[in-house]
Amino acid sequence: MKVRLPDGSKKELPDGATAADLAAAIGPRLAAAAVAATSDGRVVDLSARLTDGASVAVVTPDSEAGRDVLRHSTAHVMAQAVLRLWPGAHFAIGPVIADGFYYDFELPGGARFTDEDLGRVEAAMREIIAEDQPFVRHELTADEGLALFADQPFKREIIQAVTEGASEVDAAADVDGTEGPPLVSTYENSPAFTDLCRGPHVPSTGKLGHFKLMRVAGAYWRGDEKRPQLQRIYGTAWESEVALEQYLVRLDEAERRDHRRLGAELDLFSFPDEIGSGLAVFHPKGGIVRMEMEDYARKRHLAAGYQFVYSPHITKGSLFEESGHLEWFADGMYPPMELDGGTSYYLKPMNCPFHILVYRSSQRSYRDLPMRLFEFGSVYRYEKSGVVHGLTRVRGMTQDDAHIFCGREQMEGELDSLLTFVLGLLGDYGLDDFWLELSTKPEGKAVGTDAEWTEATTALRRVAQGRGLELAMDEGGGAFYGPKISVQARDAIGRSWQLSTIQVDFQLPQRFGLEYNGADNAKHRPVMIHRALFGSVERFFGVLLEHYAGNMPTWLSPEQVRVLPVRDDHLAYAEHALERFVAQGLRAGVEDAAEPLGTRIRKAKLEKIPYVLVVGDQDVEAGTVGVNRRGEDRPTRGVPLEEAVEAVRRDVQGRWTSPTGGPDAAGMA
RNA sequence: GCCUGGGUAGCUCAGUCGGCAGAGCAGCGCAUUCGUAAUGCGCAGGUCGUGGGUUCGAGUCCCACCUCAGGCUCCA
Repeated sequence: MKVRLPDGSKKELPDGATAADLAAAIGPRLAAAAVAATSDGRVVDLSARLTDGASVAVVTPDSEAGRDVLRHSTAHVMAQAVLRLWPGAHFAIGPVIADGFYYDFELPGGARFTDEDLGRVEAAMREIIAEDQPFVRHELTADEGLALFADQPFKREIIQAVTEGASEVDAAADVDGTEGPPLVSTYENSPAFTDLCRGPHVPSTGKLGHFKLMRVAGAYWRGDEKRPQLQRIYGTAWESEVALEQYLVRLDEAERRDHRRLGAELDLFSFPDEIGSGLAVFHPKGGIVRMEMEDYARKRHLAAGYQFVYSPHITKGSLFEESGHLEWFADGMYPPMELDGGTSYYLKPMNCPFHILVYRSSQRSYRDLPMRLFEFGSVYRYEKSGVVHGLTRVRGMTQDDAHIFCGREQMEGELDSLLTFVLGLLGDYGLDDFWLELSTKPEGKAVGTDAEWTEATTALRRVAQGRGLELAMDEGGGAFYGPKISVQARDAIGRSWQLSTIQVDFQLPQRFGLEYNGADNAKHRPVMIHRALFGSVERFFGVLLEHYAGNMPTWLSPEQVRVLPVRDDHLAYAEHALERFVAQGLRAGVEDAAEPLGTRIRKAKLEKIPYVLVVGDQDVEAGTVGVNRRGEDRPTRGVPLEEAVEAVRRDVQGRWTSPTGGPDAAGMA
C-alpha cells in the first residue's frame, strides 16, 4: 500500500503496516522520537494500522499535537500513581489543558490531597515511567466496559453518556462511528491499571518524564455545583527538560507582572481588610494613573457625541423591579437596606435603569436620536467569596458605562461606529491585538421573543464579521436581556482579557415604556445599546498594569521625570530644570543628594519612572541634563534642557507606548 | 458558596518539643556630597488576622469567624 507524506511524496509500505512501521521506514531517529501519528488529520497511536492512500505524518513531542499526547499520557500515569497510593480511589476524567493536564479523583473515605501529596504522587509516577509500561489499546462493547469498570462509578457514567449518544461528548471516551454495537476504547498500562480513553497515547510510559505536578484543587464533577466535589491535581509536561524549565520561567514572568504585586510595589492601590473583600482603594500614584485614564476617555467620548450624566449609588427597590434586575440578577446584588416606611433601598449593580430614567424624563423626538448617555458609574455586586481576584474581579467597581438610545433602523450603523470607536480607543491605551466573542441567548434565563433575539444577534454578527477580526461564538452566554459582543484583547505576553462589552437590549425600553416621536408623528420604541469599553476602570487598570509589567506609558506614569543633582550644590539647577518640566504640565520631582547617586537612580528605576535626569557640574555649566530613559542600558549625557523637556512633552502628547512605556521595555526591572 | 494552602514589624520571611518575639529591606536620626541600579553607624518599630477554648504557660494545640492565594462555579 501507499501513503502520502506531509512533503507530498508517497511511501510504499507492506499491507497492514502501522504508523510505527512508517516512522521506522523513514529513519531511526524519527522512529525513536515518534509519540503518535496523524492519518488524514486525525491523531492516532503509533500502533494504529495505516490505510492505503491516507495522508499521514509522524507526530513528535516538540509539536502541539505531540505535547498534547505527552500530556494526556502523563495524566494517565498520574492516575495510575494515585490509584497505587490510594487503593480504592475512583478516577474521573483527565484531559489536556493549555500547557498541561489535570485528573480528577474521589479518594476513599472522603480523603483530600494536600500539597505534600504532590511529591509522593510524582515519585510514584517516576517509578511507573521507569518501568516503561506499554500503552495497549483495546476496544470493548459498552457492556464489557461497564463490567471492566464495575467499581468505577465515574467511568461507568461516561460510558453510559457516550454510548447513549448524548450530545455532551466527553474527552475521556471514544465511540466507534461504524455500525454494530457501540464500542469504547481503553488503554492498558499494566494488569493493575486500565483507563477508559479515546487516546491516542505514547507507545509506552518510558517516553514520558519531563513533567511537574503543579497544584491540588477541588473541582465539581462535570463542573456542576450540585454534583460531588472531586479532588483535582494539575500538572504540566513537556518534550524536554529545557522546555519544562522555559515554561516555569514563563510562569515566573507572569507572576512578576501580576497587577496585585505591582500595585503594592508601586504603591498604586490596596485592598484594606477593614473595608472588605473585593473593595479597593487607590493611592495617590494609582489615582494619577486612573485620573489620566478616565480623562482621556472622557475627551474621546465627548468627541464621539456622548452626553455626560450622573446617577446615585442607591435606589428604591421598585426601580429594579421595573427593570427586572430583582427578578433576574438578585443573586448578584447586595441585600436591601430597609428604611423607616418599609421601603427597600438597593446598591445599584448596573447603571442602565438610571440612564433610562434620564431618557424618560421628557418627551423624545427622532431628532434627539441616537442619544448617547455616558457615566463613570460605580456599581456594587455581591460576588461569591471565592471569586474575588485583585482588580479584575471586585465587588465595587466603576464602569465606563453608556447607553445608546436609537431607532431600530439606526441600530446596525450605531453598532458599527461603536465598534470602530472601541477598537480605536483601546488602541490608544496600547492594546491592539483583539478578537471578538458573540454571546447568544441563554436558555431558560432570558426575556423577550425569539424574533427579537434573532434580529439583535444578527445585527451584532454582521457588525463583528465586517471587522475581519477573529470571532468566537459563546452560545447561551448572553445576558438575560440581550445578546452581546465582547471585545477580548491579547496582552504583551499573549493572554486574553475580556474588556469591552456591547449589548443590544429590546427589553428594557419595553419594560420602561420608552418612546420617541417619529418623523411620521407616531410613537416608536427606541432600541437600547449597553456598552462599557474598559469593562470596569478597575479591571482595565489591572490589565494595563500587567500588559506593561508596571512600565506604564509616560502619559499614564504617576511621575514622568525625576531630576537628580549629583551633589547638593547642583540642587538649585535641578530645581530650575524641574520648573521647566512642570511648566509644560509634566509630572516631575527632584531628589536631593542625601544618598549616593547610584542609590537614587536605583530607587527611581524600581519606581519605573520613564525619565531619570542627572545633573552635575557639566550640566550646570552648559545648561544640559543627562537623560536616563527607562528601558535603555546607557544614559545620554549633555542633552540641552529644553530639548529634554520637548522630548518628554512629545512622548506624553503622543501617548507613546514604545519604547519607553511599551511592551518593548517591559522586561526592564 | 465549595476544595487545598496561607495570615508573625510598612514589605519579604525565619521562629525547633508549648517555655523571654527574630532577620533583611523600608522608616527615623547622625555622619557622608558622590556622574548613572544598594555609603556607614545608630535608633525605633509587633495585642503573632479576630474571638473563644485547652494549659502553670499558646505565635506554636483545638473550635468559630475574617481575610489572602490557587482551583471549581460565576462574571465587567
